[in-house]
Amino acid sequence: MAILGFLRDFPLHGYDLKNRVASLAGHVRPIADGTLYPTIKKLEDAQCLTRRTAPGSVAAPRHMLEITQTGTDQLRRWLRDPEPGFITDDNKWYVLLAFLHHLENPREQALVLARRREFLDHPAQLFFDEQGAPIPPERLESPFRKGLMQIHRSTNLTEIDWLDRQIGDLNRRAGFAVHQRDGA
Amino acid sequence: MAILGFLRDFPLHGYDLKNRVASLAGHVRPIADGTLYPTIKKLEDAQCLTRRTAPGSVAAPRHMLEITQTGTDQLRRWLRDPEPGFITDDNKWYVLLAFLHHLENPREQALVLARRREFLDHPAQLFFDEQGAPIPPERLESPFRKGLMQIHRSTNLTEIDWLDRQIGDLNRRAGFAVHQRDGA
DNA sequence: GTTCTTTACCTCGGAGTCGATATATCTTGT
DNA sequence: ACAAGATATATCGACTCCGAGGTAAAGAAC
Repeated sequence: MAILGFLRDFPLHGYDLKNRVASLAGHVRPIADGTLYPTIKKLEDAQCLTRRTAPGSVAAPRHMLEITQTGTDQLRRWLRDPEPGFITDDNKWYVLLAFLHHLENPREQALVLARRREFLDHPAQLFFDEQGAPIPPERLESPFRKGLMQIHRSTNLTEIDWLDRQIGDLNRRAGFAVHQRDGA
Repeated sequence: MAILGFLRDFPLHGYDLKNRVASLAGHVRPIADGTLYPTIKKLEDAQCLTRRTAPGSVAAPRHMLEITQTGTDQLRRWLRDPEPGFITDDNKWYVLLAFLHHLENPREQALVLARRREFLDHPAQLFFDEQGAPIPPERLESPFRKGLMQIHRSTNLTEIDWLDRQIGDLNRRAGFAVHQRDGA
């Protein structure tokens, strides 16, 4: 998703792509050559991107990669109907968010944000005692577990706040677009 | 790490372990049977845990798992000197934090928190233009990317705040312990 | 009485990722 | 002239993890 997402902005070669993906998801976990290049080939075989050899501006020749219509469609499908992990796994969610603007319909964007919003509403119960009963933060003996739950709660509220504002904006824009189309 | 960490609290059987790991890391990504049971076997082979068959309280018989001294040592090694990913990947970091109290020396605990603190100090530069120059949040056209960076910044500050307080506490405790040992 | 669901454990194949390794090009320093 | 280092692409074996499937036991539903 990150490869197609970046290429949708403008054409890039593999090495550049590697650095950009590493900066985005990768300040978390850099992407390995052995992952990147086979994935590019896979996307090429699936006609999601085309390759043009160009002289390297600094050194060895580059393969400039460009996204195709097929690739754009694939990207939009991934964004419009993301797998569960992209909603629940923070790392994956942030990658999705970085490319959500490529899904051009505000209503569709709002729907994706709403899925995340709904997930964040379930406050995660992280720790249980021997009997399987949940332990509230104030009963936790470990200060690290206490902090973990505090941070988790605080960051969730921050994101929920942003999500609500954003969903509101998008729905207003979608509603306005409908009014215009209706001639209202 | 999560398996040994939970067993260090009290003995558990596989199924229970599965649910606890799923609640902790897994509200993010539940753990599959095909991952859990081979891993338990691997830890058993490495003498990190022992197994006792007990009648199931509800249905099929359980294998009660108990951590050994070898397992405790292994857990502490992982906690004391975590691989880079455990510092930089939020998911992994939260798992580590959930078991850091098993590392009993406050000075060692503080050192681990300091590694995370240092990582959070580098503000991640996420997006770049065609020329490779970093794009500041206010220049981003996508509201999602803007929000992404805002949330990222805000949650980092929350965690840094907690880390600083915690590291201070731990160092005071470590210092106090030294004074006591010195008879001061 | 038979099926369904939940609990509980286990294995195998496939997909994905990494780390090591190899190759080639161009610039810079010595 | 030569080596070193950054740029740039690619492959291969090893490892991890998941998902699908299978086994089994107990209680609940019909």
